[in-house]
Amino acid sequence: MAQYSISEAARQTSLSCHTLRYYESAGLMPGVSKDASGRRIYTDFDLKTLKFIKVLRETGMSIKQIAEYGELYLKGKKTVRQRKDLLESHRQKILGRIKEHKEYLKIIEAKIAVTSGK
Amino acid sequence: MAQYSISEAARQTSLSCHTLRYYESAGLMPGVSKDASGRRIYTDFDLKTLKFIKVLRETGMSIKQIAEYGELYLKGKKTVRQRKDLLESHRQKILGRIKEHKEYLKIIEAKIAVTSGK
DNA sequence: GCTTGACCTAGAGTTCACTCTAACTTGTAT
DNA sequence: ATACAAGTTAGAGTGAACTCTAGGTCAAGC
Repeated sequence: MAQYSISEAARQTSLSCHTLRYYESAGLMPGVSKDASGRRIYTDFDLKTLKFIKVLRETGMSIKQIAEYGELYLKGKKTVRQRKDLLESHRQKILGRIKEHKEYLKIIEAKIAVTSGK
Repeated sequence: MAQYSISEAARQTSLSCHTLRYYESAGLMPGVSKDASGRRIYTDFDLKTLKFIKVLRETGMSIKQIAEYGELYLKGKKTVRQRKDLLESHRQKILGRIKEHKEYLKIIEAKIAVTSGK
């Protein structure tokens, strides 16, 4: 199983080293291991997790909520239902936001039309 | 032409009085007039403007950019082109964001599917 | 004439999500 | 041995967009 330094993980996720440490301190990445001299070691699984965290962030989930999701994950199988519900409700939010944005688009397009016409 | 107090304007736009004053101080609403004793008077046009500002905000345009748009507006007809371009580029951003969000949705839906299966 | 409520300004405080700094340690190259 | 690059921590700083506070004004009702 491949291992990556923090800067390599940063490169592969397009996050900064600062942000990776911040995410860890905020409880988003509870399971990152360290080598003998205290340096972080990222696994392929960690990178996948980070990429998923990025998706959640870019769709507007807060750090706090992602941390809650992480905690549920650590509690194991018995939280599967809760995690699924959490993702499902986030999915609904995204769907709602897409719908909203399509409506806003129409308003902006109408304004563009009026503006051109002037 | 109807006139509205700040609290009435707040009610109609679902913004707070604080936010209305803040928007004004940030240069988003350069033309709000005041009565003899210094109180703000909002016109129907002002309310329309505020509602459009809300659309821009909720689609992620920054306060700074909206202020720029407002300044262009104050400069009159000669800035029509610039304003149209600004809105058009914002439109492109929204379209991009909708597209992105649809991709993220797929990733989240895949995760939901895996989570259920466990 | 005095209280009440809605308004005013200037400026301080809050929250979020980073982002950076300072001071220190460690492993590798010369 | 020594310099250097890359890592570590704790904690401070940043920028955006509000949100609130303090202290004051003003018109209307009792």
